[in-house]
Amino acid sequence: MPGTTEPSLTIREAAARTGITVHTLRYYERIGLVQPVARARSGHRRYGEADLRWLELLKKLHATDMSIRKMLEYARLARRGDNTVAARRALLDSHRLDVEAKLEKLRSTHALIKKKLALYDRMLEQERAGSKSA
Amino acid sequence: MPGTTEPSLTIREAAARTGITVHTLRYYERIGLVQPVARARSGHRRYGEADLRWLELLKKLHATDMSIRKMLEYARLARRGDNTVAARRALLDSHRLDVEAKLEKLRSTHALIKKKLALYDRMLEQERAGSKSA
DNA sequence: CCTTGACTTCGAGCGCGCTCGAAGTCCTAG
DNA sequence: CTAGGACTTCGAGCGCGCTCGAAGTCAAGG
Repeated sequence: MPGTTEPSLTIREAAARTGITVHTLRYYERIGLVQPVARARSGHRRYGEADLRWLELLKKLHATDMSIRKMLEYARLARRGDNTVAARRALLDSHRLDVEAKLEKLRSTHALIKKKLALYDRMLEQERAGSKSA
Repeated sequence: MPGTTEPSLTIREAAARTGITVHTLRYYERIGLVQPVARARSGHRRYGEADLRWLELLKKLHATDMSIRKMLEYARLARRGDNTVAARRALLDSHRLDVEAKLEKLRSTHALIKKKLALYDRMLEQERAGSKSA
């Protein structure tokens, strides 16, 4: 298999490469977000390329503020294979709507903050003017 | 005092007007986000106009995703009076930076999701093409 | 053989922002 | 006088997403 390697990275190394802590890597496996990782004879985890790719995907989904619950659903579909592509697309699309709603809210939030800041600036300006004339 | 009324609203009424639950109103008072509200002789809370205005402000800050911790700080400054305007402005401005960072992250997130969706669409297109030729 | 240290599992704890339940008080209506 | 209902306090619980600690196992080095 070209482009594939035996699972060989320790959990520390996988953590270093993905930027996910070892605690969180175990946690993700525990809750089923990651399929059981290969083990050395010692019982220690060994991460391979496929694991890293999956973790990178999770990182991206997580970076989009997708909840663990949704990621679990996504993982479940991904494991069930290619005939779930439409379902995965639907999941992602519903997530897109969530993100767009958040964006909209955050934008109005931002406008509100800027308005309030301008208000403060006017108050401070008046203070300065007051102290000058006093 | 024009524009001012005796505190007269029950906690239920205050909740109805602000859209904050009675549980949360008591919680906010408990943690010091709201100053102790006036009481009827029965010991029941009575909310006045000033309370409602403060709650509306809190709602706005909260709507901007400001943490309770920061809102507490803000409340502390507000209670200390007008010579804290600059400090409040600074607090709000630091919050603005937080919000802008979130916005930026969410925007790139959104772009990422759209890219992934497009990828799924191409996969589904191929699937359709495959089944047509099969 | 013994120590070191990286790993293992399991369950508990944490920080946030509520949310709820129990038990008690007070007012009003019948 | 009694029942109902709206309120009170206090402390516990919850859902999320980790984060940590304890106790045990295993491989390598001195």
